[in-house]
This record gives sequence, structure tokens and C-alpha cells, in this order.
Amino acid sequence: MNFYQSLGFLVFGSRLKRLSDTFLQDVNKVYKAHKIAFDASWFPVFYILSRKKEVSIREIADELGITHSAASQVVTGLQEKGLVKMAVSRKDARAKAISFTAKGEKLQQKIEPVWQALQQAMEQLACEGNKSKQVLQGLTEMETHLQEQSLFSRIETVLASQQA
Amino acid sequence: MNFYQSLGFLVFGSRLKRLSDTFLQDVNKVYKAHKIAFDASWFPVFYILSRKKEVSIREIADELGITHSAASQVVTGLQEKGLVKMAVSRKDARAKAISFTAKGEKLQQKIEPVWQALQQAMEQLACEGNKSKQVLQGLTEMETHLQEQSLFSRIETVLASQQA
DNA sequence: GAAAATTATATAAGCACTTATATATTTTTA
DNA sequence: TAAAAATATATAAGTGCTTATATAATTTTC
Repeated sequence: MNFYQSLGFLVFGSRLKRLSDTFLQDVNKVYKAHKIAFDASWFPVFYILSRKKEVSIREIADELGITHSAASQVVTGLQEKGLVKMAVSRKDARAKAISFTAKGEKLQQKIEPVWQALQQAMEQLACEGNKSKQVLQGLTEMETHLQEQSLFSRIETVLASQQA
Repeated sequence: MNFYQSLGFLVFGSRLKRLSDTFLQDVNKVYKAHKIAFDASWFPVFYILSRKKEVSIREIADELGITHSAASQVVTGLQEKGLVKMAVSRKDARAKAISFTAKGEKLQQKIEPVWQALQQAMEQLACEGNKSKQVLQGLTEMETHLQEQSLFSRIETVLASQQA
């Protein structure tokens, strides 16, 4: 039993991060193995554009829960690779209208089967153990509870009760 | 329902990372609120040193599941802050013997109650929903299953079966 | 309708990792 | 026991975020 397992919740965050990194690395290996010039980090924007022809930086950031800065940087990168194009929005000159280029659209179609296989593999993984099945639901539940009361305020409450 | 919730497992990794970042930020807020000059990222090394007087870079890296490079950088940072000291190991001249300075030890003692409060807060959070209770167990289970067969090989299997 | 506040974006700098590379020491092996 | 392999570390460069700051366009408010 290693450090993380023995310490449990106290290092929950780091464990989640590690698992997350492993996921992204493995998905990238799949793209590489199939000689698809795609990076897992592009996925979120690609997914959004596969469902909505035109989006703004702000919309991407909000949907992904990242900063506009991060969204801006990702989109700039995709633009440099010729996968998306940016135009000034016709409705609002502050906003950009981001959409696939022909090249981007073609790549998106090439990748669809991998996305589906990934989803299936993840579902299988979750069903192997009776507990892992609930990881996703549990995670959603935790997110909800954390919105109701932040971890910060929870810790403060515990600390206050200890001093009493 | 936002992007992540609707897409589920396909973006599991990113969700985990976000949750992890939220945790670390909140814990840092607690230290700040109590005017403790401590950063959540120092915790793993502090925890290890709180249980074992002397460790090497390699031991830290292995226990945390990070690269030796990362461990080396973290320790260098803590050394610069005067919280740990490094000496050449008496047993092996390649290895470093890392230990607390007096200042580091004092800080560690100051922080103990916060660690305990954090652990308690996390346990409470996990008990609020019947599903989140199993997040930690489920996570451990997933880690085990992933060691048995990697996500990469799982995705490849699905893809191969689709082509048949 | 001009001034103030808000919104959308870009960019610089920082952080915590990573990989790749290099060096020093120890252990293995032929 | 000398050469080869393995191990422990440091450091440079890269990644994908963050915060902080700046600019431009729009909306609100008086």
C-alpha cells in the first residue's frame, strides 16, 4: 500500500490529478498508434465544434470550466495548426466566431470512432468493480455538495468546533 | 447540465483535474486565513518527513508517484525556503538525505490541526451522499483495474472488435 | 448621449508538472 | 577487477493551465 492509499482523502486531489494524467496519456497513445495527428487536449474544443458550428472564446471557456485565457490559448494553437478559423462575430465585434476549417472537420470525422471506443472502454472499466461503477455518480454528487458548501468553509467549521 | 456532466466518462480526466485543483485552492485558502505560511503543494513532502526522519529524492518520488525530476525540484524549493536540508547520504554517495530543519519541523507541528480538520471535512463531504461515500473506494478499484489492463489496451481492444 | 461599468479577448509571467539529457556513484557480470 | 549496466540526482526546455494586466467594444445609467 503506497502513500496515497494509506492517506486517503487527505491527498484526494493529487490522486485525481494523477489518474487524469494517466487517462490523457493513454488516449494520446491510441491516436499515435493509429497515426492520427490529434492530441487529447484538443478534444474538448473539437467536441464543442462537432455539435455547434460557431462558438466564441467565452462560450468555450464557460462550457469547459476553464478561464477565457486558457480557451484563447487553446484556440490560437488550433488556429496555427489550421484546424479552426476565427472571424469577428457579426453580432458582437468584441467576440470571435470560431469554427472548423475543412481540415479540422475532416480530422474530427476521422476521430469519431476513437471517441466512441474510449467511451465504451471507460464504461467497461467502470463496470468491472461494483464500486467503480459509482465513481462517476459519486463525483457528480461531490461536485454538487461542494457547490452548496465549499471545502474551505467546511474545514473552517471543523477547525472552529475543535477550538470550542 | 454542463458539457462535462453530459459527456460523462469521455472527459473524466479533465473533471478529475478540475476537482483536484479546487481542492488544492481551498486548502490554500485555509492556510492563508490562519496566517500560516504554508502551501498545499508542500504537503506530500511534509507528510513523508513527518513519519520518516530522513528520505532520499528517489523515495519521495516513488511514494508520491511523481518523477524524480519533480521531487528534486520540490525539495530544492523547500530547501531554498529553509524548511528542509539536504546532505549526501552516508550509505550511498549518489543519494541525498533530506530532513526537516528546525524551522520546517516547527511549521509541520503548526499545520497538524489543519490536516486533521481537512481529513474530517473530506470524510463529512463523502458521507453527505450515499454515492460519494464510495468515490474513494471506487477510485482505488479503478486504479487497480487500470494496472491490470491499461486504458490504452482497453481502447485498442474495443477498436479491434469494431473492425471485425 | 456622454461617462461608467461590463464584457470579450489577448498576452505576459508564473506554477507544477513532464520529457530529455547529463553527470556521478554503485552494482553486476564476464 | 575492469567494463557494462543500473541507479540517484540535477537541470534545461516544454506543456497546459493559472492570475494579472491591458485593450477594444458594448451596455447601462444618469
